[in-house]
Amino acid sequence: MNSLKQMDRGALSDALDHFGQRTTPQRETVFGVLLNQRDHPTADEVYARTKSQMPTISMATVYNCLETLVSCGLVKQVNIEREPTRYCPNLSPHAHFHCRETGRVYDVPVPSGMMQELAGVLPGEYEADSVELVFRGHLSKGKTK
Amino acid sequence: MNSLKQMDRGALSDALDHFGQRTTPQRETVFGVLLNQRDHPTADEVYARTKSQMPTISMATVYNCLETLVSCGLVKQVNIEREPTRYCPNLSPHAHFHCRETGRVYDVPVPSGMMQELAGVLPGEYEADSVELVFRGHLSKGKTK
DNA sequence: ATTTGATTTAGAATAATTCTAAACTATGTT
DNA sequence: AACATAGTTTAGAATTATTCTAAATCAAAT
Ligand SMILES: [Mn+2]
Ligand SMILES: [Mn+2]
Ligand SMILES: [Zn+2]
Ligand SMILES: [Zn+2]
Repeated sequence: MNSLKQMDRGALSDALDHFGQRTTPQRETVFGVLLNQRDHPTADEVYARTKSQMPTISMATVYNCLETLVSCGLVKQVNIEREPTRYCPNLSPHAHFHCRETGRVYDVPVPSGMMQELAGVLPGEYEADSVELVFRGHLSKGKTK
Repeated sequence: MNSLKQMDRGALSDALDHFGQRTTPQRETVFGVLLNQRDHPTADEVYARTKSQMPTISMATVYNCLETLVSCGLVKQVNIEREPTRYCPNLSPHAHFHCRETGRVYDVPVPSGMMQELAGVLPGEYEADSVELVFRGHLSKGKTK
């Protein structure tokens, strides 16, 4: 399975439209790859996955599409230390957990009350429009989910 | 003013000793640069500042010293988006605020209770040994501190 | 059909960081 | 003191994720 669900296809063209950008097969395929396997892939990984569905796509296009999706607000970049940028289509407020052992990155839902509280630690003159929360450690048990 | 205070010199050699590393003039100078101007400089900036006190130091040595200080736990790396790594000698629990307008990075103290609460959002199987919190936005007023 | 501008593409360029290998320095031993 | 050893510094090369460039392709509008 790989093609975009109707809902996601709609969200994609709405967002692209809104920023005066075209809906293209490359953008649809890259977006589908991100929605389909939500493991915070790097550009390289997105390239490999997209190429398996669309063998002619280039790395440059993957970077272009990812940048477009980010600038339209459909995808977030996740930077952890100096590692290659990862991409996350989860738009709900969440933190990331980076496992030192496997290198994998997991979404951790954050109650919106907590986000409020976080904003509260900022002195008055600081006006934040984004908050980024990253945990690092390891997962206990064989729980790899 | 630039030389290390006795307290800091002690902390430095203790930490280096503890990890079987030598106290060298380069390491002292780089550490002093970080303690002296706590604006989260990049390696380039640390290089420039250190060079003004020790004109023969090389970029490679600055990177080596910074890495040594980090591995001894005296300094933290601060990564924001894809920008060059910054270095922070503030060991108390704090968040960072990145001003989109000036590019500057500020320390924001975080009450330890808040850190507890943050750890609380993690499901049981996630064991975090570090938490990183970064705000992005802008500073109101001419308050450039 | 033609024009226009956006998009895709291959490959070159960039830039922060890491690596390499040689010179230098400090420390411990005879 | 001379020597051996291991750690450190250094210049420059290498690496690598990402961005840039310029040409080819595509799609909408006239
Ligand atoms: Mn990792
Ligand atoms: Mn910036
Ligand atoms: Zn995520
Ligand atoms: Zn800091």
